[in-house]
Amino acid sequence: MLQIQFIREHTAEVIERLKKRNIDAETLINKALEIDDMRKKAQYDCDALLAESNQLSRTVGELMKAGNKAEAEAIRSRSAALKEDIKNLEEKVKQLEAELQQHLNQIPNTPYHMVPEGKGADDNLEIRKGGSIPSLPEHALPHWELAAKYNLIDFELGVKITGAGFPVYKGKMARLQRAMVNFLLDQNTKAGYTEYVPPLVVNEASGYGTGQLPDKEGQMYFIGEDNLYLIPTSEVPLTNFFRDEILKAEDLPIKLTAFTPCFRREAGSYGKDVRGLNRLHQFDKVEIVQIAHPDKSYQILEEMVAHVEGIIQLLGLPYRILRLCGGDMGFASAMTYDFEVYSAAQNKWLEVSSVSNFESFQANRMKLRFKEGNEKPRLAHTLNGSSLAFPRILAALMENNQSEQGILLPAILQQYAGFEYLN
RNA sequence: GGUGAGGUGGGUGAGUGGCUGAAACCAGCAGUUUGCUAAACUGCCGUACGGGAAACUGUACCGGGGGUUCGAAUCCCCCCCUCACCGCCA
Repeated sequence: MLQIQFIREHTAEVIERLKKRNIDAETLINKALEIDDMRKKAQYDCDALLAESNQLSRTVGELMKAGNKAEAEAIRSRSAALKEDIKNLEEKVKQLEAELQQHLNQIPNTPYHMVPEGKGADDNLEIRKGGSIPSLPEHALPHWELAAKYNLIDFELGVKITGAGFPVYKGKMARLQRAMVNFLLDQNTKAGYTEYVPPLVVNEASGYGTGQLPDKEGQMYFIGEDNLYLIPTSEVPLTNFFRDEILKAEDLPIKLTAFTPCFRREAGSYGKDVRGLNRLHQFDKVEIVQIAHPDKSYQILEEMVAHVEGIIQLLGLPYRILRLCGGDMGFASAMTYDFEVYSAAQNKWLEVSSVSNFESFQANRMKLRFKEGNEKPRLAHTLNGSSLAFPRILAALMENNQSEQGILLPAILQQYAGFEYLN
């Protein structure tokens, strides 16, 4: 959520930045300011009445103590008469505050100046490419056929016990994933991230803090009985560690990493996009999160991108890095880089990581602040990225590295897995 | 799930109707003293939303919501959470 105070002080800039999202920013922002003006007016009136009431009450106390009962009675009834007006005004203030909040919840984050203009995925800006796309033989198989051929993944079994989008990994594939967890967490720990094992379900306040709630309820599995949500990414618990906290400036940046399964309902997905491992309801992911000083967050974003890139290079996969355009960015992000790896048998790029700077958008929702010496608390910046999401990495590895003997693992994963080929 | 105790500022912890936005101590900040370190002393030190050029000032907040009262951290009701013991259980 954007800060109303910031909107008020930088109206033109906010509108200009929001235009990249191809929305009617002017109307949205002016409406917010309009509601806020009414809110301020109502609060001012309300405060004045409350001040008067407080003053009268104090007088009553003094008169009572002095034994001047008659006068105390008179003032008491005057004070009582104020009550109705106060109640009405308080209600009005509350209502306007709620209205403002609701309106602000609809305004997405302001894109950073480096974010390219554009409407959709075709307008994303390719920053760089790496690795080389293998030329596969004629009979090369897509990963779901390789999975069947080598008995690595049982999609039907998942359907039987749960439903579509919940694959069962078997044998060497299961062991490979265990190896991936260790490999990825080791990489992150080496880069200074502290490892955590967070809860896989979160409460409503956490869902709101990182921006999944309200409006995106439909994306998360919800346990109604206990009012809890299955996490769609460990970004949610990790970032919410710091909800309602005031950190010390010298403690920044805070760097965290975690491996967790992720749960997504993916309502509305269909067709070849969901084939095999391309899109699942449950998948594993290692995440990195940073809580940063506002002056450093963009430098940190680049560092995170370089870190993820290094990991993909270790895996030897052909990749490209895209800077998302305004029309393709998530609601809460100010700038996002997507990493895609090329899956050579499907002939398509698969998104395996998304690294974003949310600036103070999430921090404002969760009141995540920091303090520098005796200065007033300021909102921190939050960033996160996948390093990495497993299924599409596996899909690309399988397709790109297929051979007569089976699927050859990259050297680094051989060390962790203890075998050379998936076969 | 049952019973009991409790939730106060960064921390510990006083406070049972007006003199309390909140004692005291610790931590933190600024200064004095000091050869250095340490110690001592003095002052400052919650958050949010308003008004004001500023000095300053209004209001709200003692887990959350509602109520009683001229007046609530303090009394009443509901909810949430924590702790202890019991029960159940990987």
